[in-house]
Amino acid sequence: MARVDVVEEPFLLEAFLPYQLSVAANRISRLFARRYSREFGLSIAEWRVMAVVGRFGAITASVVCERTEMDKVKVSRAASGLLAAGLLAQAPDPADGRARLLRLSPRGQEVHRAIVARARLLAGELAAGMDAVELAALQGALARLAAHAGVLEAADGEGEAPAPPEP
Amino acid sequence: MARVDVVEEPFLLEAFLPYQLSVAANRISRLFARRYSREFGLSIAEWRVMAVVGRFGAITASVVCERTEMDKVKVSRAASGLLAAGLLAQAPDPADGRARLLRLSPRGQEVHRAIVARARLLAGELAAGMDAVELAALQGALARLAAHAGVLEAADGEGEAPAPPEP
DNA sequence: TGCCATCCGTTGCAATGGAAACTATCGCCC
DNA sequence: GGGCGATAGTTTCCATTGCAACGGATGGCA
Repeated sequence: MARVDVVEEPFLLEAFLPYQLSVAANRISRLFARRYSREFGLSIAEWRVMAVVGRFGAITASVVCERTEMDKVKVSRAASGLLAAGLLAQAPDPADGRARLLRLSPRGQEVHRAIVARARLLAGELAAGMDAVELAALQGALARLAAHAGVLEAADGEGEAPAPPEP
Repeated sequence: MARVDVVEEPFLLEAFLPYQLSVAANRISRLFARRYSREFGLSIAEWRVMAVVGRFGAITASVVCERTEMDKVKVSRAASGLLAAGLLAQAPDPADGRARLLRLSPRGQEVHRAIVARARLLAGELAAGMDAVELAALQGALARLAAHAGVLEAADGEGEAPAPPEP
């Protein structure tokens, strides 16, 4: 009789989801970074801060962190760049002396409008050749993946510090 | 009569495809990097090199670049790390004096098997809660996005040097 | 009230990543 | 067959990134 094939099939890197995701995200990110840097002189981090400040009005850096999924250091640096460029203004937070409220300056508002328009255009370009259903499915899948990865990551990190000794 | 709403709806960062993609990819990449670093002491770049060398046998660094979508500097560093760790071996390429052929060392082969098994497990974990159809749709969409972004990027870069003057 | 754990945001530092320069080799065309 | 542009891979340099430590401020609780 023929030998049953115990031969495992080769591992295809290009069919491995984390790899595919990384390649797609990197390419799009690069494309995106190039355009925004060329047209507005903004980095992606700065761009994201503009987007959430434009949407939520006066908010603190820590809220920006939550809404952009960025680290506080990154937000801090992006904000100081935008302040220097005159696109943001900051004011002390009456409710908390440690915090500062960020908002768009008048020029920032103009730039924000342009930025959003450009983003919509880019999103359209990317989605070209995808119908609405497919796009929604993709976005849903990405959201679930991100959430799932978040859970796995948290579960992973948990066991790392094996019960710190009582002080 | 009621004012027609010219009010454009706010820009939702969390519904913007490049952002979603970036968040999902970053989380998964971090998760992945942590596990491989902990279990095998490998970076993602090293991991990718192991994967393609394991699959294709003796290949040159430049081919590894193509198959991993990584820059040659990154491949060079990953390869030297793996050589130092004794997971790869290199031999001069008889067909080209500049190139070196990379292949797995005996220990590299063992590690490769473990790595692949682990990757399959992780892929399964990530895909949990997604049926085969959905997964295939996601992968297809990612592939098309990556390809599309590649085209846009190339088209973008093109116009940058506006026809260099003849020398 | 006075103290302490906690939190906001910035800064310093080490690791990472990519662009460009460099060395060695190739292959082609004259 | 000799020279020259192109290619393989490494090294060098600088920008970006993230972690950890910090100074300033808060709020709850004794």
